[in-house]
Amino acid sequence: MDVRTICLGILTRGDATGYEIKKLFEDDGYQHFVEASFGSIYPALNRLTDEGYVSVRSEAQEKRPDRKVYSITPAGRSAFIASLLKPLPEDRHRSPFVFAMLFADLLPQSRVGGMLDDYIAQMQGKLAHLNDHDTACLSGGEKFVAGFGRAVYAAILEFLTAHRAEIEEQQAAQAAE
Amino acid sequence: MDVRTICLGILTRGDATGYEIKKLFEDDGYQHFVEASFGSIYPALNRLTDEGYVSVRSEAQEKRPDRKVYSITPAGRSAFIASLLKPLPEDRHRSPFVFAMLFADLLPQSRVGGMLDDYIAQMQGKLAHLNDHDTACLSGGEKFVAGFGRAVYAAILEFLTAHRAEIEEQQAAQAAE
DNA sequence: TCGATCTATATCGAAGCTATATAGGTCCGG
DNA sequence: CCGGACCTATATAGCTTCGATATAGATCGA
Repeated sequence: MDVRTICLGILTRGDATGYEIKKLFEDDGYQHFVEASFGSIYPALNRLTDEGYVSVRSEAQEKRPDRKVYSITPAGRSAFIASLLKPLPEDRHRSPFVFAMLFADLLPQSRVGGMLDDYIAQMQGKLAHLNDHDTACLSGGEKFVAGFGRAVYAAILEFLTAHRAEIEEQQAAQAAE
Repeated sequence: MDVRTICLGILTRGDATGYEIKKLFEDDGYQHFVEASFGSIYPALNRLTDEGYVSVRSEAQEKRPDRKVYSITPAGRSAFIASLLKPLPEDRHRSPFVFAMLFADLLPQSRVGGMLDDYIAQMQGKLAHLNDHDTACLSGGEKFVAGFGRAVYAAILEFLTAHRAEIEEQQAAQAAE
């Protein structure tokens, strides 16, 4: 699931500029579980153009760089669907927080507490953001994905509030040894 | 949280070769939520050696490449702890499955069902793997992380079994339009 | 006994991310 | 009403990381 494929998918829902594609990851239905940086989106769009999977039109703007609006072509749409018919790559969840918890015994107790606080706040923020969005206007797939996200964040919050004491106490005990 | 930091962390728990570090991600307590490839581990260990954060000893083996066993130095231990005291990078969860679900309406119903089946099987496998491991022999941090993993996988499985019908039906309805 | 899988290191090319450059616009607070 | 922060918008250089591949003998099951 490379950045080119992700861009193609987003363009099946409508034309967009590189900038708009990036924003979609942050703001709307595509958030969580997919992401890409400008440094990969712009080259991806150029290459998709060369390959004939998308077309571009430049909209001149006064005193600003031209908006380059990308549209998916029929070939691009076919290629995207074909890529969804192949076996999907596995999920990758990389969590510095979880890794750090493995080393709680090396850290001052206050730092472990701080990490937990920060992470919990982060998860609450993501959950709130998902709930903010109007579920009424979402497509079937988007509703499903939003529900998936809610389930994951809620489970994490529940686990952390139920079990944070264990690691904080354990950690205090180990540090005292 | 780059590969160098991850390697340092693992070496705080004991000496290891590059190969063994990689195995730890697959088999044991470090699994899920962290990972690195050989292509990044070996260069990381070389650079850590140059920087004085780890030391190496070569154990000659008959008719095999030498085992290069890495040990963390006091400087390495300090650097690792310092990196845990700085703000942690955010989690990154990239899920081709979740992305694909956003486009269920473009796919044949059988494919959507197949994706769900595959993903559910994958999550069950990860959950089973976590439960296989003897929780008795784990450190406090490892127990906490294993519990975290179980909570996440269980929530995903629960959500998918409860809601898969929605997206499969919705998808069938849209395809029929 | 033959192929598959495991131990073990290593590198190359491709992919992706971070930080930065550019450049004007908007919006809010002081 | 001015300044700073943030937004739109594209783009690239450099570093990091990944995936695939090379090497090579050991072990183990069919």
